[in-house]
Parts: sequence; C-alpha cells; structure tokens
Amino acid sequence: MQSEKDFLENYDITAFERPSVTTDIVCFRIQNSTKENYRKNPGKKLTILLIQRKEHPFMDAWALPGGFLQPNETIEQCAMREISEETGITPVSIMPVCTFSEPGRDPRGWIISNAFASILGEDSAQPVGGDDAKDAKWFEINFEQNGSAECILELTHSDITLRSVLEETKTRFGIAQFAIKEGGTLAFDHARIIATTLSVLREKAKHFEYIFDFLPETFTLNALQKVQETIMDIEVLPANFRRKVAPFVAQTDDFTQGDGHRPAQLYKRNTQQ
Amino acid sequence: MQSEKDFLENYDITAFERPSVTTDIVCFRIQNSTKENYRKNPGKKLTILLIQRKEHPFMDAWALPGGFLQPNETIEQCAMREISEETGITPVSIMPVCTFSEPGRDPRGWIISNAFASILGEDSAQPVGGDDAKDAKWFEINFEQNGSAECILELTHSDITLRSVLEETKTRFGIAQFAIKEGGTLAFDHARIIATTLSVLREKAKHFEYIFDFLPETFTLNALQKVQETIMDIEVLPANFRRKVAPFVAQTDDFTQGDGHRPAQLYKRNTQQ
DNA sequence: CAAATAGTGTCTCTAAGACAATATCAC
DNA sequence: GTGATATTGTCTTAGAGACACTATTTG
Repeated sequence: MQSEKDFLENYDITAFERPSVTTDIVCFRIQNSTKENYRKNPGKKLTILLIQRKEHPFMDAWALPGGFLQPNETIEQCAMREISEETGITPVSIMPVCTFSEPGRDPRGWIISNAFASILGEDSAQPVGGDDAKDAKWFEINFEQNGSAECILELTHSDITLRSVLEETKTRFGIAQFAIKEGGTLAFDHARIIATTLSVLREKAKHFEYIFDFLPETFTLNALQKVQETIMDIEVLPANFRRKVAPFVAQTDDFTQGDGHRPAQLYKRNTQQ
Repeated sequence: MQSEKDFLENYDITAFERPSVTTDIVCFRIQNSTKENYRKNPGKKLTILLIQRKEHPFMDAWALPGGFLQPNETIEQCAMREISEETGITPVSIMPVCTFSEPGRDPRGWIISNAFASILGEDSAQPVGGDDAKDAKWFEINFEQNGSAECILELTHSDITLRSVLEETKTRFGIAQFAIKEGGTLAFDHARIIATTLSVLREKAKHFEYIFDFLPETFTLNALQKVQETIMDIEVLPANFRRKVAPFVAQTDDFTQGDGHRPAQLYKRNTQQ
C-alpha cells in the first residue's frame, strides 16, 4: 500500500491535459468632462481602459488588459500585475466577477479567463502602452441594459468607436449573461466580459461601500452622488442622497473653494458602521 | 510579417507553465428532521454533501465532491459532471461562487479551484459513493458568523463530527474571506471553501428567486419560509413573510392533507414579475 | 444681482415588523 | 375540544422619493 508521501512524490501533474488560465481586467474610472461654464460643475463619464494589442491574435484590435496566470501568484495578484505591466496603472481595488470558460472562446486554444472589475481613483495617472500593448486609452462607455432582448455596447475615444451588439440571455444568481450577436472590433469575447462586468458593477454600486474607491481620500457629497449616478445611469435628488449616505461618511473641517457657488464641505469615508 | 493564420498554426500553448483547474461543489440541501409529534411540522436542517476520498492525497478524509476540468466543457458543466459521477446526484441549479488560487493550496501542485454552490430539491435521491469516492453522506451544518474574529464550522453526520476553526479575515465586495486556523479533518482547504460559499448563499437567500430550487414544483408558503430561515439562521413572522413573498408565487388549487392541523394551500413559483 | 451648487426641513407613500384574531384540520 | 398550523387584518415605525426653501459663493 502506497503512503501519501510516496503518492505525492510520484504524482505527475502533467499526465492530464491542462488549460491555460488568464485574467482580464475591466478597469473603470470616472472622468470629468470639461466645464461648460465657470460656475457649473463638470459632468462625469464612466470610462474603461483598453489596450491596443501589439501581437497576434487580434493584432491592433482593442482589448482588455490581462494575461496569463503564473505559478506562485493568486489570480488577484495576476490581475494587479498584468494591468500594471500593460498600462502602468495601479488600481485602488479589484473585484472578482466571474470565470469565462466556454470552449473555443480563444483562437489560441484551451484558455479560461477570470474577469475582474478594477476601480481607479480620480487622481490616477495616465495610462501608457507597455509590454504586450501598443497603446492604452480610456474609452467612454455607452451601454443600456433594457432588461431583455438585445442591447448595444458602445465604447468611444475621440474618433475611435467600438460597437458590439449583445443579447442578454439570462440572469443567473444576480449575474447577467450575454451572448455576442455582432462582435464589433473588440478582441476575443471581451465585449461579453465588459457587459457582464458592468452589469455586476451596477448592481454593487447600489451599496455605498463599493463606490468610495473611485474618489480621493476626501470628497464632496455631490462628487460621491455623481459616481453612483454615473455608474448606475440614474438620477436622484441631492436631499435624499445625503440622507441615505450619511451613516457611511464623516465630515472633515475642509471645504471646496473657487467654484462660483457655495463651497461644499469635504467628507471622508466612515470606517465605523 | 507573420499573418494571424500563421501565428495560430505555429502557436505552442504548452510553451508556458499551466495550472490544473478543478471545480469543487458545495452541495446544499434542506433536510427534514423527524416529527416530534403527529401534528407538529418537522424541523429543517441545512446539510451539505461530502464524499470520503478513495485515493491519495487525504485518503479516507471527507471532502467536497469535485474534480479536474476537461477540454470541451465549461466549468459549470464540469461541476455538474463531477457531482453526478461522484455521488449519483444531479442538482437543480449551480451557482458560481469564487476561485481559490493560493499557491500551495493543494499538495499535488499548482491547482486552482472554482467553487460552486449547488442546490438540491427536497425530492433528490440518496447519494452513493462512486468513482473517486468511497462514500458520500449528508452532513448537518453548524456555522455561526459572528461578523469578525474567529468562527467555528461544524459538520455532523450521526457519530462523525468534522470541526474547523476559521477566521473571517475580510469581506471584499460582499464575499467573506476566511483563513483556516485549525484545519480539522476536512481535506485540502475545503473548510474555507465551505465557509465562503455558505456566507455567499446566506446573502443570496435574502432574495426569494434564489431559494425556490430547494423545493419541489409546488410547495406551501411555510415550507418556503423554513428554507429561508434555515439557510440564513433567522426567524420571521409568517404574516410578514407571506406579504413579502406574495409577488413571487402563484396559488395552485391543491392543498396539503393529513397534517393534524389546517391544510395549507400549495403554491408554485411565479415566473412573471 | 444672477446663476449655480450646498444644505435643511417636511410631506407622502410604501414596506417591514409586531401583534391580534380567525379558520381548519387530525386526533 | 385541543393543539397545531394556516391565513387575514391592522397598527406602528423606518425609509425612500418628491418638493419647497434657505445659504453661500464668484463674476
């Protein structure tokens, strides 16, 4: 009878076929648009970070940053490493979304991908291409989930527009699933990954705990409100928002200045409650 | 310049190191305990399905059913196949939970695991050992999350008791993370996987959509209430429960019989709303 | 002063929780 | 009838949404 020690010493892990494992990171950021006039607050847009691929397959196409899992790292560490290598950016936090494992999703072979949503603060640096990336840019998101049937994901950066038509097939356990009807020009199945991740983020953004990471240490309540509104594509009344968010924030003694209107008190995240 | 076609024809996926990928399935079921007296409804217990390992490593230890991902299947299909091969049971539905990828979590080498919660109906068959499993049994769950610090996971089947001490390290994005302080006798890091999965299930069980799968086609409102109460370890008043669940269920014309008390109307899931 | 945002107070409506009361069966 | 669950109704309270109003700054 073989002992466990013997078994492990003779165990050949390469005897079975193994997939390659990647992470793909959907990196979100809230961006200010230019001020319309001196006293109006700037509008906010939800953007995601795409890289332009330097190598085959999908050479020159736009894609999510990501790459292969290496030994001695967790998938979270892999996601952080890849985004930093490919774009020079370090996210405040990353959130696991789900795993995409459909056979045939990658033309290179058997590759399964773990999707992460990562969230960047307002003060994050500009992305630069690097490693496998020829270029890296923020794309403005336009995505309307009409509950069922088909929906359109449009990503825009100045004159570049990436457009995919998706079908929301089902929502299992709070995670919306999409099928790609017209691929558009995004690499791999990344249109699907973006749609699923965005719908998960919209669900999470209901809870304030998950949206502080988009902002700097201190922020105005209006800024916090705009983050939630931008992600979820809704509008709420300031009075009601303040009431709801009150338990999650704490006042500081500082105020904004020079805005052409009444100064706003700066708040910070309330770590109690 | 190499074309994409050439690139793919010459691509060697084995040039990089690859992990093995498994699924582990935390299979939940609500079990009736014996009636105390002829007119009282039976109590309900939340149980999970464990198998006794036939092979090294952790030979003879109790473990979650699961196994290696094969080419040409998704991780969801893998989870369904493994639980059926190892226990002869086919779940009503499975829910992805998260991926465990800490280096060193498996003594056989680089193996990452995708955890699933699967949910069994009341009418499910008895499990049998098969394949890699010497035996398969339902274990009653005792797990109190006290929010922070350490908590104890106790799994019992008649005279077998598996006890692990865990520490709830953090809750990121609604998923509680645990570290194993005293492993107990569960194989691998399965105590962690069970704790995380259970805490996710408890969160999901707030929403009625996710708990119907524990029940047969038609059910009494009391049975539905007990499912939610058993999973979440809470108690609510029947009157309030009925009001809350009303939009999600539809009456049938049938009633229960022979219970020693007033018959209860049978309901079915309301697919609208 | 005008335009814009900051911030407060209050009304209404809905949903949740507590509790009381009635209905109906098997023994 | 008794003991159990089934089912309905109502009171109270907490929170969400709508809206009106005041405060404060810069050009």
